[in-house]
Amino acid sequence: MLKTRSVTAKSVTPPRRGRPPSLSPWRDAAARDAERGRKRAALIRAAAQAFRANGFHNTSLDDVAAAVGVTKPLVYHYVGNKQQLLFECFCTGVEQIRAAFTTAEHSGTTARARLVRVLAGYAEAITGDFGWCMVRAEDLDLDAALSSRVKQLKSEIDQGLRRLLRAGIEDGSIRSCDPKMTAFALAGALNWIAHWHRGRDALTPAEIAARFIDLFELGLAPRADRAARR
Amino acid sequence: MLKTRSVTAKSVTPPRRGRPPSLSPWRDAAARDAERGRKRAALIRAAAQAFRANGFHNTSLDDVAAAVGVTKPLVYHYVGNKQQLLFECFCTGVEQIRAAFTTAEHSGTTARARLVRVLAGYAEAITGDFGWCMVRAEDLDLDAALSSRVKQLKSEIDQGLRRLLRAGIEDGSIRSCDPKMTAFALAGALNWIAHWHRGRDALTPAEIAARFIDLFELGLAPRADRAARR
DNA sequence: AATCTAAATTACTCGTCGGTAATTTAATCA
DNA sequence: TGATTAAATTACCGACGAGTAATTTAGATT
Repeated sequence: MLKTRSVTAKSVTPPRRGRPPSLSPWRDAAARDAERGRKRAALIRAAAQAFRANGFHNTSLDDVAAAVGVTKPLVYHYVGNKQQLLFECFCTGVEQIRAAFTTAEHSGTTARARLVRVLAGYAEAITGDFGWCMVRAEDLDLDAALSSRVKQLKSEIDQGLRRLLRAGIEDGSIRSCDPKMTAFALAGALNWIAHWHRGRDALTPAEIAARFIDLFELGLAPRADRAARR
Repeated sequence: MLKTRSVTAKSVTPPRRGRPPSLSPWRDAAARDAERGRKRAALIRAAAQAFRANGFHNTSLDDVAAAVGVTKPLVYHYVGNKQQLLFECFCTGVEQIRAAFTTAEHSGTTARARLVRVLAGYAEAITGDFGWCMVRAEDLDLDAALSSRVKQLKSEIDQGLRRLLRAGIEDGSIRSCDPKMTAFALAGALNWIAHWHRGRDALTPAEIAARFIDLFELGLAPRADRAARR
């Protein structure tokens, strides 16, 4: 176990052997900080993987620590407690989705085109390491403070979707619909990916996103039907 | 607590006071069995509500027992253990969805119309007491035997959706699409309702279903666009 | 009335796991 | 080199909760 530990720690921390011993104390401190950040990130990622594999409550902090070859108290040294750990996983996932929003919003086409881009990025994020935590992080498992922050972050994403839908209705690229329910349906379909997608699936995230987008854009009804109905 | 218990127990068990003491021993035995079934069902429903309110792992069996005004060992008397309890909740929910399938399948219209009916029933089931358990019952929280039964039941529902989709493509009522991914998207959107729907929402389950179905049938793209694209 | 069975309770065990205090090892700095 | 701080460990506590054994209450059977 001890051996495993040191090995894993090294793999996380490349030795950077050939460098001058201390170029400047400042740069050294910065490097140490970065190192710390990297270890922390590795811990959070390992937690996310364990949570997805076994569920939050079936994963002990000993498990998480062991996954990176370390002991439990160190987890507390890098992250406050188990709730915090889950919260960090959640945030990391959310960050990816927010990134999808910001990149998509600056691609100045129609609102529907922007929405499609967001959905693709969303799907990509969900299939990543933090997708499961993002979807399943329950207010129920967090105390009041963290729970409300989670709710707020979720709400921001929801509002982002609704805003795009409204914009699309405005600019004519999206058919008139109830933005709230539509956003729920979109988010639900995408979030659900976290439940069934496992590592090596037949389709890549991009392919999955493409099928979903096809459904959401064109619907199930064939053309003829659609014309006849409205 | 004791007082609460007997009161609640009575409310579950109407006294049926004015009946002849023992019409036939057989009928009596049957009545007792029915009684037992009713109590068991009440326990399972209470568990489902508690699980939805606080999550499976944050709900102790003492909580569940207290919710019906009873003590923990009685839970073991009616249901094997905690896993079994979750499993029963799951099954009760699944049963509602299967019912939606069977009633819809015998309404001999187009496959798309049948699918729409299934989706409506599905939504109704999800918003019910057992919706949350059905969606969140994790293989992770169940041992091998129950886990595989859960997977099988889920798979049956999935296959049912795919079959309807294929039938619709066949009879021309549904546009050509990937049945697997489409079924995942539909199920995901519907399952997700369990995450945000809380008791008194603005919309009734039927209304929610209607909006979802509208989206799934017609898609987001306006007519003009659609014609231009294909 | 006596007996037998089911329903329900009290009081307990025992494992697990989140969290912490005390200590050691390694790195940084003056 | 000696002192200071961060990184990491060992060894522990306390609580909670699933599950059980032993016991009591009540209902049905004869």
